[in-house]
Amino acid sequence: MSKDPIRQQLIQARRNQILDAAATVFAEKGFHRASTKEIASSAGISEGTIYNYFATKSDLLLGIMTRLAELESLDEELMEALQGDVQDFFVAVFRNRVDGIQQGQEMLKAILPEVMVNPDLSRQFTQQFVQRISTLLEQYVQARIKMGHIRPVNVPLTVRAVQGMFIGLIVLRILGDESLESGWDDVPEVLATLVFDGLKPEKED
Amino acid sequence: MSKDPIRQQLIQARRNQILDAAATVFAEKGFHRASTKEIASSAGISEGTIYNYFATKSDLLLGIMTRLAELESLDEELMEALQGDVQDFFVAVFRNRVDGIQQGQEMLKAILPEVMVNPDLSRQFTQQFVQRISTLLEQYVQARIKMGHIRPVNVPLTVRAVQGMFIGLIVLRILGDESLESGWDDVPEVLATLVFDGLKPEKED
Amino acid sequence: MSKDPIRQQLIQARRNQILDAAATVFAEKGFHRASTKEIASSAGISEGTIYNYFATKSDLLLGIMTRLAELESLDEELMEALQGDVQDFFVAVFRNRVDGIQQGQEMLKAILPEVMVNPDLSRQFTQQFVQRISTLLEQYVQARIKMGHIRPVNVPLTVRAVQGMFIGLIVLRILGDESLESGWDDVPEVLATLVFDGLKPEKED
Amino acid sequence: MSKDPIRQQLIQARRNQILDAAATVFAEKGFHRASTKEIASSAGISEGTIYNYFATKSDLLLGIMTRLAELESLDEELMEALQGDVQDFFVAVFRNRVDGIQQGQEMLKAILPEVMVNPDLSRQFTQQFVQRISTLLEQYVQARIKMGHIRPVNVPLTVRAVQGMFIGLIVLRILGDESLESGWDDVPEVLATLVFDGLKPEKED
DNA sequence: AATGAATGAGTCTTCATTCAT
DNA sequence: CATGAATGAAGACTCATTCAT
Repeated sequence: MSKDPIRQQLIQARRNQILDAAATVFAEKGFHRASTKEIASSAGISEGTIYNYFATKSDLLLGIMTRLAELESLDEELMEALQGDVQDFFVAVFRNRVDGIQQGQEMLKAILPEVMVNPDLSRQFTQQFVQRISTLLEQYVQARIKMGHIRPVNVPLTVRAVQGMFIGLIVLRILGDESLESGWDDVPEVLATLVFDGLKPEKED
Repeated sequence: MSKDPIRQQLIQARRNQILDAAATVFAEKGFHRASTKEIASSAGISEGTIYNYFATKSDLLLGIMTRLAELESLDEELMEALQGDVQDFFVAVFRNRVDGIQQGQEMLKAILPEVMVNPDLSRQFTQQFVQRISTLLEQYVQARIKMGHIRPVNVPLTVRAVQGMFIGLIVLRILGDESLESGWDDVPEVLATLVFDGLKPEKED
Repeated sequence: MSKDPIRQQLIQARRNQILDAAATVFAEKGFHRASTKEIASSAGISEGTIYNYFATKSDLLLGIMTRLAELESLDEELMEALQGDVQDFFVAVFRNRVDGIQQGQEMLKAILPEVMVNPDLSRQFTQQFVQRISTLLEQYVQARIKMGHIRPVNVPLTVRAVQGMFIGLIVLRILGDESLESGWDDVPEVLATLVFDGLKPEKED
Repeated sequence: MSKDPIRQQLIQARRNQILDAAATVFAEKGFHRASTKEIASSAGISEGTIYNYFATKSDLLLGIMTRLAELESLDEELMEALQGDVQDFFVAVFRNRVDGIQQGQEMLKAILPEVMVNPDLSRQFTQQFVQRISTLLEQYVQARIKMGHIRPVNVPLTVRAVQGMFIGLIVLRILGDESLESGWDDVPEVLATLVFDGLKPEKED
């Protein structure tokens, strides 16, 4: 009755312990093939305990997603890059994303397939991940176009293309693409150059 | 006695009827939440009949994938574009892909989530869809670099980035992105310009 | 309309063809694990045809049993032995049974397990196989006791014991007993001696 | 925390409760016609609970067999009879078997038909029931022959004949033979006399 | 008479969820 | 709070049987 703060911490710890186990098992077998029994034993607890912390198996996915969103510290690191050179900004964005993905890939593998199929998760995922970033990027691109640092382009579609590139690369990694596996560290620069310079050869004379 | 050819046709028709229904239901509810009973009733047949044409529920996914691959006529239309201007080629590729996706999106929504989670399907999907195109593109880009029509770049990663862009855009559409929904027709040009010209402003003086 | 006799023969031939296939498949997999589809293909006909000759799958078992009973020619050969020496009679009985079993073992394997579990078949089997012989034997033993050729014994139980010995030996063979497999030809004499002379050593002085 | 031993007992009790129900239903309808649903309701539990204690329906048969084997206390009681008079030994063996059968008949009815058809069970059954006893009997008969208490005979076949007699009598009882039903109590003596003395009349002069 | 596609009831088995201890 | 036994609804798949051709 009196230990509110400590209790809260314990609860959080237990929730995280469960979510870690769930993410691992989901990533390994997919949402549906993962049984609560396996999640429980992977977390070293009993099945019943899961239901003391989460109302339903689906809530585990929600929990994973929420934690993933909190883990996303896009803003802090990037806000400063907003001011500098455009190409540097893109490298920074891409590197930030690529690193984040590195971390969160297992979780993404755990949730993405189910997100694509479950409207509730769909909406939440879009809001927490896609829109937050697309808004930021759209504003950035818009501003830089005005400043003449970026060519005039269809801003929403261009931003979607860039975001899509990430999501697609994650999917390709999940599918086991070997070129990506081996060259993952070079991805940020390659993408930044591709997006900023394009494939067109330098016109010099 | 006279039915071999006719029978074959009937069998194909029935198979397609079943796969159509399966694709619809899978797209709607995902692979696991789709019950064979629902697929059957959506196809207007009985559950048992499904199993006269497919050994397992998973084979329905495989069948959908195979049919999708056959539907892919990438080659014919594009082979001619291989010769022309680079930017035109990209527009052609993108338009071809975007159109194909338009058609196959429902099927992709049906299979992609499960593909990401099932190693067998993963392999097959990669072979039938990803690798066929990546090989083609890598060769093209390589050749054009030699000809000076494309800047020297990390070919495999660049090609993955372009492919990833498509897959990612499909995923975003599946997630219900509205900018993509409304602007879908402009996607090919936007992508082609992005990839070929980059975001860098024209340097003119 | 006019070909009654020929038609009858064709029907009999087809029925036998089906029963042969059924007996084979039943013996191999047991009644329940044998599917009508497999029986049909093993007979080289279609599933539907089976049902032109037999109303139900169970009727195949009945058909096999009936045919087996007809095949039993116990009487003819043995009737003559009825008159001779007792020990010779037993050898004759046993040899007759052992030979019959040799032939019919596959069919017995096909039907016995199901017979034990299905009351209808049980009754029919008992009547056709067990009782016909037990009656014969009981009369014989009874008569010979009166003649002083056989010790006074509990006739019904003794006859059951002898019959049981056969059934049990078949079961043991079906279970794969190797001693029986290899020594099968000696069984008639061993049994006759056992039953007639017993294990008690000859009292001689 | 204190429940390991108690829990083990509860588990055993539940397992036995399930096996009892399964044996009853198997004996009544045979293995295949018995549904897990019926077994469950006959045990007064839910279908799912069965699978908390047995992995598959077949394991129920195995469980029944194992329990039956444990129930077999052949050895203890008989070991003493090994020393005494031969005819007494046979009476003891037969009585022991007949009593055991009385108890286990329902279980035998449950498993025997399926055992005859399933190679895995076949092997296990042979090892647990047939071979253990045949080995014992062969050694006994062999020894007694040397001592002159038993006539020289083909030991393996003779032993099989005796064992077969039992199995066959069980089968006949399962088939509903009435002479056996009513005279069951006399069976041991009749068998012992038959096997030891034979049918041959005493030669006296 | 023969076919074999269609049927759909029935089966075993899984698993998220509950609740008494 | 933790446990894990019990639940029972739901699902994929099988197969004897029917019937239009």
